[in-house]
Amino acid sequence: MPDKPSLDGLEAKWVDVWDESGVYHFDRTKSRSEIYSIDTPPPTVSGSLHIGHVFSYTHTDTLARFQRMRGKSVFYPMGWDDNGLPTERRVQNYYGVRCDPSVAYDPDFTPPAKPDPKRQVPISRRNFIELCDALTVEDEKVFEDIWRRLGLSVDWRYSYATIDDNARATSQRAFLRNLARGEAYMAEAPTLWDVTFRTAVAQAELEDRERTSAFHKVAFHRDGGESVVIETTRPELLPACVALVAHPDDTRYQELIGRTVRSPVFGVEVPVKAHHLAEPDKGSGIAMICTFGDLADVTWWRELQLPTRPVVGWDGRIVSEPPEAVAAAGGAEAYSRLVGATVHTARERMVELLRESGDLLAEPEPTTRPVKFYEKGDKPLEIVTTRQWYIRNGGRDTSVREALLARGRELDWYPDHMRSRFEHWVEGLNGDWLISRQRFFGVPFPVWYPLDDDGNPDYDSPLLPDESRLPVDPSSDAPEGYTEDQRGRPGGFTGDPDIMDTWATSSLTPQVAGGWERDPDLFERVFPMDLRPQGQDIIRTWLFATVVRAHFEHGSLPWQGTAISGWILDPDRKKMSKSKGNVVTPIDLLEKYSSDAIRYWAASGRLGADTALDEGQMKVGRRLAIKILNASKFALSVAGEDTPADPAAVTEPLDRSMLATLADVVEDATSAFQAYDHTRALERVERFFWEFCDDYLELVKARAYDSASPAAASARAALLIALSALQRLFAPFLPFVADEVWSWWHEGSVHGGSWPDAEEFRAAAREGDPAVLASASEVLRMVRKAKSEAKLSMRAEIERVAVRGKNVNHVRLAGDDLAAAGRAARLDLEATDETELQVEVSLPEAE
RNA sequence: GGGCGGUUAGCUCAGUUGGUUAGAGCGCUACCUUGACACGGUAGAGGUCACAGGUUCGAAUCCUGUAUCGCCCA
Repeated sequence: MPDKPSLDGLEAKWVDVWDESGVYHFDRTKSRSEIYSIDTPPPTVSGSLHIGHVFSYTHTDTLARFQRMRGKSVFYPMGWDDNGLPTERRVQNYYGVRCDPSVAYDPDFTPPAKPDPKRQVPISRRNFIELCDALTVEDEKVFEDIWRRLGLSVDWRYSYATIDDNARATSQRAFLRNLARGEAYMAEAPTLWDVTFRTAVAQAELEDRERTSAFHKVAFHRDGGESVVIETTRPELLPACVALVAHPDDTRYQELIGRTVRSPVFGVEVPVKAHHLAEPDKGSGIAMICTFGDLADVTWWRELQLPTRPVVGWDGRIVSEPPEAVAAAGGAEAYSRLVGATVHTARERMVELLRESGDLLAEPEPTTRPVKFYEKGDKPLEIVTTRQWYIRNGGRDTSVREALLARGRELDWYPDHMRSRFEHWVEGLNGDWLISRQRFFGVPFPVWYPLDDDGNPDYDSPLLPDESRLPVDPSSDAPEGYTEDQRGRPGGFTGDPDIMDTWATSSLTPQVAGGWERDPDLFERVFPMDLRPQGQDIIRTWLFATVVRAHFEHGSLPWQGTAISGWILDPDRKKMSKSKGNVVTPIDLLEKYSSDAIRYWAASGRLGADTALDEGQMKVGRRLAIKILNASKFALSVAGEDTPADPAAVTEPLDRSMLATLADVVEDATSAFQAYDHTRALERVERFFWEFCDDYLELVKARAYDSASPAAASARAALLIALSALQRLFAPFLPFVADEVWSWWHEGSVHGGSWPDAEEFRAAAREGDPAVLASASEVLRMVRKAKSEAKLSMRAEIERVAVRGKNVNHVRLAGDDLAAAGRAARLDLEATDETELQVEVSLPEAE
C-alpha cells in the first residue's frame, strides 16, 4: 500500500497486468446458460474516435463487468468496421490516390510522397485495396490502444474486421444462402443513384435536405385544343417525359384523361393519365411524369405501366443518345444541345430552349423543397435504371414485414421506448434492401455470369461457388468449370463487379464474431447473443439489418436484448457530429481526468438519454476515484493484521446497522444492473460510499484505533467487510482504481472476483437496524452544523449534546461513538413523542 | 404534417406504484489544515417542478390541451 496513493500511472499499470493475467478471457468451455455474450458495435476506424464512442462503449463495459462478476463467462469481442466508402475516402485523401479499375496492377507502386488531393493518382483496384488494408491496420491499432486505456474488458483474442477473410466468407455464405432461399435477388430497376460516388444507395442511407429550386410553367400542346400547362422544378427532364398525370377527381382535367398531348420543343406525344397520387392543389394540378425525376415518378411509371426514356447517365450528365421517341419526333437536334451537360447546366439550356419556342409561360418562380441526398454525398440523388442485388426486408412483402415487426416485439429494448423507432422504420419501408454498391473496398458478390457467343453476360444463370471456396473474389478467381483465360471472352465468364453494402456485412456481426459455420462449437455457446449495445442513430440500419439476417438464416432473433445509448451533446446542447465540427477527441480528457473519471461521467448517462459533455462530471469522477484510494488506505491501515475480516466479530449495533444499510445498497445496485440501469446502480453505490466516509468512518474512527477492545475489533471487521463490498461495487465503473485498492489486500483481480451478494452482508449485519446509523449521522450533522455556524473547527471540544425524540434509543446505541466523533463531553438523551430528533449543542463559552 | 423523447436550483441531473417541508453534485458564499484525503473537509444560500385546465383528501408524478427543445420519418 503506497504512502500517498495517486491515480497517476494506474492505467498503464493495470492495462498490462490485465493483459498478462487474461482476466477478461472468455471461457469457451462454459455452457450457454453460464455465458453472457455481447455483439459489440464495430466502430468505423476510418473516422477519428470521439467522445461519443467512449460514452456508449463504457455503458457496455459496465454491463460486461457486472455479468462477469456475477459469474458469467463473458463473450465480449471487438470488431472494426473497415470496409466501405469511409475507408475509401480516407485512403484517397491520405495517400492522394483514386481507384481506377481500368489501370493495371503495379506491384512496385508507392504512394506519392506529398499527397495532392486535387491531383489524385489513378491506381488499379488491387493497389487501391492494398492501401486500404494497410491503412486500416494502422487505424485499428490506434483504436485498440484507446479502448484498452479506457479499460474496456474486451477479450482481444476474438477481434475481427469487417474486411477480413472470415467476415468476407461469412458475408458471402449468408448471401448465397439468401439467394438459394429466394431472399436475395437481382433486379433491373430504377435506383437511387449518387452521381459523385457513382453508386446505388439504399433507403436507409438517404436524407432529405432543403434546396432552393424554381417552378417552371411549361406548355404542352394538343391539336385543336388549348395547351396544357404543367409546373415543374426539373425542366431538363422534359425529353424523359412519358406522360402527364392528374387526380382522377380533378374536374379540370377530366376530358383530357385518356388523350395525348405533345411535349414542347421535342414534340413527343405523351398520354394523360389519372392517378390518386397527383396533387390537385399543387401547381396547376397536372404534372409531367419523367423517367425519373423522383420516387413518385417511379411509382407512376410502375403502376401506370409507362415506357422508359432515360436521359440522365451514371455520371449525372445527359446521355448522348436521345430516347427513341424524341428522335422519332424530330427532337434530336434540340436534344443535342443538352448532351453531356450536368443536370444543372442542362436545366439552364432547357430553359433557353423553352424560351425560344415560347413554351415557358412565366419567369421561373423560386421555391424551396426537400431533396433526397445520399447521407455522405453532396449532390442530389438521381434515379437511374440499373441492375442491382436486393435482400427482402418486408418493404414490399406484408408477411415478411409482419414477421420482422414480431421480432421487434420479441426483443428486449433498453430503454423500452426505442422499440417504436424500429417499428416506424419497418412500417415505412417502401422497397427491399438494395445491397450492391458500385465501389471497390468491400466484400465482393460471390457471383460470375457466363458470357454468350457475343460476349454478353447471361444474368439469369449466375455461376456460384461452393461454400467451401469462400471467400472468393470473382475479379481474380475463376468460377468452377472455367479457367482464368476465359475471363471476358465469348463463351467464357465475367465476375460480378460490385461489392456489398457495408451493412450487408455489419448485419452479420453475431455470425462473424460467433464463428457461424466456422466454429460451430463456439457459435452454439454464444448465439443468439445476450446483448446488442448500440447508438440510436443506427436502429434502422444496423439493428434492423441484423434482425433481418438472423430471421432468415436462423429463424430467431440475433440477440435477446438491445441497449441503446443516447447522443453526446456539446456544452451548447448540440449533437456532436463530424459535420458540425464540434467533435471532442477523448485522449486529452483521459489524460486530464484519468480513465476512471471519464468512465464515471459516461456511466452517469442513462441508456437512451442524450447527455451533455460535462467536464464537471469528470472532475467529480476524479474526486471519487481519489476518495476511494484514501478511504481504502485508511480502513486497511486501521484494520492492520485483522484481515481477513471475521463477520462474527461485528457485534456493535452501529457496525451492524452500517452493514444492514450496505446490504440494501447491494440489493438495489444488483437489481438495477439486472434491469440494465447502470446509472441507478452507480448512484446508489456512490451515495452510500460518501455517507460511509463522512459519517460512519468519522463515527468509528476513535473506537477502531482503540486496538484492545472487542468493540474495536467489531469496527475493524465491519470496515473491512464494507470496504470489500465497495471496491467490488465500484469495479464495473472505475476498474482501475478498484483493482488498485483491491490489490492492496488481495491476490488476483477484483474483476475476476464475485459481485457482492446482499445476503452475505445481511448475515454479517445480524438484524442490524439501518436506523441506528441514520440517527447517529443525523445528530452528527447537527453537531457539525453548530460548529460550522459558530465558525469553530470540527475538532473543537463541546460541553454537551442533548437529543430528544421518539427514536432516541437508536442514538443511544451509538452514543459513545457519537460523543467521540463530536468531541462532546456529555451526551444527554431524552425519549419524547417528537418524531423528529431535536438536537441541542452546548458550545464552549466564548473566550 | 406524423411519430418518439425531453422541459425540476445559475449549470448537469435524480425523483420508484400519486403521500409530510422536492433531492444530489458542480458552481457560488462562509468556515475548518481534525491522527485516509487541501487532488481535502464541514456548513449555508439557491426552486411558482415550462404553461393552462382537469381527476384526487392530496399531483413534479395521472389525464387533456398549449408552448418549447432535440431526434426520426414524410
